[in-house]
Amino acid sequence: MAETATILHADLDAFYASVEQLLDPSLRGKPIAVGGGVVLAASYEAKAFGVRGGMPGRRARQLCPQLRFVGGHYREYQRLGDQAIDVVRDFTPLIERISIDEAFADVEGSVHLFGTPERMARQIRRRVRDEVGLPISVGVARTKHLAKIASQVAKPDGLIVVDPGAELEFLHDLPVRLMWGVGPVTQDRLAEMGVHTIGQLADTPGRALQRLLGNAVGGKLGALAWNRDPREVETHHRARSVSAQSAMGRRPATEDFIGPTLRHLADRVATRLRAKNRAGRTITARVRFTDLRAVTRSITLPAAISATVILADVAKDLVYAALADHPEEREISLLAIAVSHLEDDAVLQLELPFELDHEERRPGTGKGAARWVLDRSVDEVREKFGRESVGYGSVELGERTSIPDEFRELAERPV
DNA sequence: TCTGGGGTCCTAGGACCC
DNA sequence: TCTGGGGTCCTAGGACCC
Repeated sequence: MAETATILHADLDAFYASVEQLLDPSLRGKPIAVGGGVVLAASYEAKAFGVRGGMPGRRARQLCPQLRFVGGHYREYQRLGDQAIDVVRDFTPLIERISIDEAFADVEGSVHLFGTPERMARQIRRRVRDEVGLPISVGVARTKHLAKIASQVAKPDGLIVVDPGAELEFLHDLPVRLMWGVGPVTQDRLAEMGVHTIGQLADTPGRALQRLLGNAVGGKLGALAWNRDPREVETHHRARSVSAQSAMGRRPATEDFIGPTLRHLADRVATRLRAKNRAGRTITARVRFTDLRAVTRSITLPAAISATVILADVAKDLVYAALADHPEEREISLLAIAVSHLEDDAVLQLELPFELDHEERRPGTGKGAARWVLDRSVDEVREKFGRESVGYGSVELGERTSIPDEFRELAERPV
């Protein structure tokens, strides 16, 4: 057992809320929430009242009447998140960033430079506090999964090092919910078996877990419970899909609303694809009804696309197919478009061998190619004059999009 | 109690091929 | 004539992550 605890998981605490408290000192020590209709992040003072991320704003106000809703400094979130992760990067280039506010690091090769992983973790925490101004928790362990659990347990503003010899002891009494991959549903299923802690999980036969949870989840949990999960930090991986969605409260399922919304969503997705010379073969549209049930329709095309109008057209067909299967639904609450089966080199589109336009069937000469060329010129104009200079659906929608683009970009992962 | 947005992975059934 | 097995791809839904 030569393996040592050299994987770090660094996770900024209550990130958006902490940034707001950093920018406005009068908010420090007070219960605040970032968001509006839904809580995107809650300060620890708010969490003490039971306020949680993802919670409807109304519910949060009930739990904590003095709760203050703040936010809007999206650019600062990005900047400060980057700055904090860059501190970690000073200790190793082996960084796997999972989101704006957390990252794994493999510091095995840095020990001779900076000392023990624990020492590095302490320095990271101090420097992020001093140089960025934000609290960050760090877990150190032999594997990614363990390090992640350790950082969760360390919160808020803490550090936990799990020595390889103390892993089982550390995990034994922790709730299964702390494990990556165990959400509310799996937690309930395990509870029905009388399994509440990771220790109890480790005592459960792997076969029973797989029967109850399926091969993937059951096998994974078994592997983790016995400490056999992988430790590789992946420094770069490519996106497997690109998507955009728009929640709309309650809207009639009519063309005057669906058409512009889909063009707007297709524009966002296709622009991101083209920016990285990528295109996708599988188009998925999602429609959510007012009772929050959602249906999806997808199609896999013979060739990859990244042209905005084609994507919008395909998505529209899919949305209407979904609506046709649910004629009783007169209103919708969300539309989404996703593109997957991504391929490189969208230039191939110029020789697009198929056509979605019924009037054009000859290879490579149809509107598909023409539209792609048009899109590229739109992209260029936007690069020079800003995104608002040329619009698809957003103009028609009259800027009714509730979430600012700056916020959307925080959630986007590199294509 | 009715809630955003961007993602990943898994499962199950059916079509199709050999 | 209605019978086996295996592999791959597609589609729809779902759980989960931040």
